[in-house]
Amino acid sequence: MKNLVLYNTRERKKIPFIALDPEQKLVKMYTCGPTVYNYAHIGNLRTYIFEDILKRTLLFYGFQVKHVMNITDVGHLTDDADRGEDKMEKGAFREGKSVWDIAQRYTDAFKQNLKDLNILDPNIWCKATDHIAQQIDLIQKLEAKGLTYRLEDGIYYNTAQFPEYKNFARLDIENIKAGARVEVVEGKKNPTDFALWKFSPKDGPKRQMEWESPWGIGFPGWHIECSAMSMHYLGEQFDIHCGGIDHIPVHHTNEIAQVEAVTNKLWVNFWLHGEFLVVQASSDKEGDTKRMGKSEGNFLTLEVLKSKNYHPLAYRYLLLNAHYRSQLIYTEDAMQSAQRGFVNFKEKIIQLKESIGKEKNLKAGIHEDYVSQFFQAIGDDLNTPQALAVAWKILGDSSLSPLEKLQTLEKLDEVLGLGVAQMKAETQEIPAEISQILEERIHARKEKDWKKSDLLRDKIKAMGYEVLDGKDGMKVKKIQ
RNA sequence: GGUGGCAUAGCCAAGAGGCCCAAGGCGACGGUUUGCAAAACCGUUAGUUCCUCGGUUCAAAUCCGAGUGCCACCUCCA
Repeated sequence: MKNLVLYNTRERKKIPFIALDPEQKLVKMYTCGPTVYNYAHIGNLRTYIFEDILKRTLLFYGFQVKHVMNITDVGHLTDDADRGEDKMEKGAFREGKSVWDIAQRYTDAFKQNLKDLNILDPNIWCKATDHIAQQIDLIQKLEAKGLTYRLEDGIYYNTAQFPEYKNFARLDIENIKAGARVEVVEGKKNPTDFALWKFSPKDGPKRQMEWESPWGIGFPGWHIECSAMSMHYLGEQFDIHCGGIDHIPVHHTNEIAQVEAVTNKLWVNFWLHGEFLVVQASSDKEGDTKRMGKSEGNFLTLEVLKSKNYHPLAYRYLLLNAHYRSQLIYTEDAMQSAQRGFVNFKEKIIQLKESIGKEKNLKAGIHEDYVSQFFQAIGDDLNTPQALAVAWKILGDSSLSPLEKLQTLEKLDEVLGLGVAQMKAETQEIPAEISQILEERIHARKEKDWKKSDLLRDKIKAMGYEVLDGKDGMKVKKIQ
């Protein structure tokens, strides 16, 4: 089988993937999950789809995957300088609900998104609030090593004590000092130091989420949960850790500092990061794009896409058409062309299924040559655009029987996740009025009254249905 | 200011030294079909060409240098 090569952020190059497990069977993978204080936007979802492709590829290669994803339901502050408001508490205030309700609501919404996008569920979901003990335990270990110090508002990690701190993100520590764009918390010893445990504020409203700790009542800092939970479920060393590209310089850097300073060994073998979805900032200026974000005012959710009649899997299809390490410019045009592409793909699959139903004794079997082409594409750092191209080539290859095509495509769909096996002609209710007009039209056509026939066709179209005249009569289809 | 990245057809987007006079999708155009359409099917669609200029090489979209434009991260956000 073709080697699986993945781009490892740790080394900044493509490296053949080898599982840590000596048996080469089990791959342990941790993916940073959402903070559930609002809906995920489609840019967030891009990362989860990339991770899903990665996981499905590993499965395709015959690995078993133990996949852990966290739900951050506590305690992130609104800026990186360990100041500002708590997003969860803020969201709760905004909606007049408890933080726990907010967390539940957006967790449910997130899981629905994953379902809509055919993203495989992780083996383990873990909530930050269910693992406070593990987080406190890890902070204590850091404390025992002399890596922490106390400030008025919390316990901080002294990054100067961990010389490898800058390595992962290739940070220029000197210039971070000079840059100082972040307002520094009073008393922090180094600009890169970060909070491990925050104390509940003495004044102001009581926090809804707070816990006892050896240092006082408060809540965990926002990097500690991933370190603590991933170790809890996957051990001190595991194979893969993923997230968005923005996690490299702060979040993942801090996670590494928290773990490797304690264990003194390499924590994660492969780090993979997904690039951003960016959106056109203004229609008249070419190349003027912005990341999608809550504060950019370009917040698009999957629900919005659905309300515009886009199929969630058409969004998946759009993403498959670009490599996960390139920025993808999201435009309405691109989304529409993805929708058409996906619908066309689906129609062709349905056609295949129909002809299989009609014809007997078709040649069966998975076409290994195409599968190997597919492996070559997907095994080269998840080249989904090329992998999709292979799928289209199969559809256009007249030397294959419909059954061979379908069986081969179903195999490839284990990775693509477009739902080939489930695709079927929508059995749609035709409204009675339309059936009536249809009857009229059949009559008109028998009498070769083309004028009337065309008129009725237009009428049906105006009602949102398309008339398809075929050899075996008339069909109508809802216009998508 | 620091760091990382991108520039390929009308649009989206692969390709990372010879398989490239450059994949695939969308669109457009032509044809078959049709009473006419639609749908379907077939075909065409980068015309020394891969932002510009220079270099390396027998050979460059692919490597190197310079320039131009753009994006992201370093600030809550994948």
